[in-house]
Amino acid sequence: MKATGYWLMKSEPDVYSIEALERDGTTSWEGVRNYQARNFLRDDFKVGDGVLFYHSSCEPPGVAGLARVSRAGHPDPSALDAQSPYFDAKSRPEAPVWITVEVAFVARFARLVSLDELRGTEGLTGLLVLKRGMRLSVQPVTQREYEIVKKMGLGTRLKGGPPPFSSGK
DNA sequence: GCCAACGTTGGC
DNA sequence: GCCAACGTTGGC
Repeated sequence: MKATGYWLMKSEPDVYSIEALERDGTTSWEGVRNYQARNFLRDDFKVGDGVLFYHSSCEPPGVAGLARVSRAGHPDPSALDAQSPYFDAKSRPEAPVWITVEVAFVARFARLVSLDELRGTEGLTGLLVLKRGMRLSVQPVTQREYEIVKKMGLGTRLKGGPPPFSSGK
């Protein structure tokens, strides 16, 4: 898998949702404890990269909005915090194992672009999230895939409703 | 709640 | 270094 400047990031909405990100503006994406995902965060995430914010373990799962990377990879403090559920004794201040990035809110989709919908869309068949057994919580997507999903999510505005896209900047 | 798929751990 | 056991993820 190769870095593309565009990502899909999974979050359980019960834990942290796109609504929470809209409220907070930015968030530190802590708690990733998978080496492959860690390597992406550490090596490939760049400020400005586009993020599809994916809601997992919910009904229905799907892309709920957009974010962008606002701070590149740096040591994940939650790994060093004995009180944190993400604490990991392997990680030490002088030799941090886990990495976090900061992401900023960009847009909340007016309607979730569901996993079913992704699956049925031409041009998205290569999405890793559609692959069986793919559990990576941080996945590269292509620019083209990002744009397709973005269009689907932002194009669902109800007539007369408020614009779903409030650009962060 | 089930369970397939996957990653990690630890005995050997 | 192998691999069985175990824990987790996440759609269904």
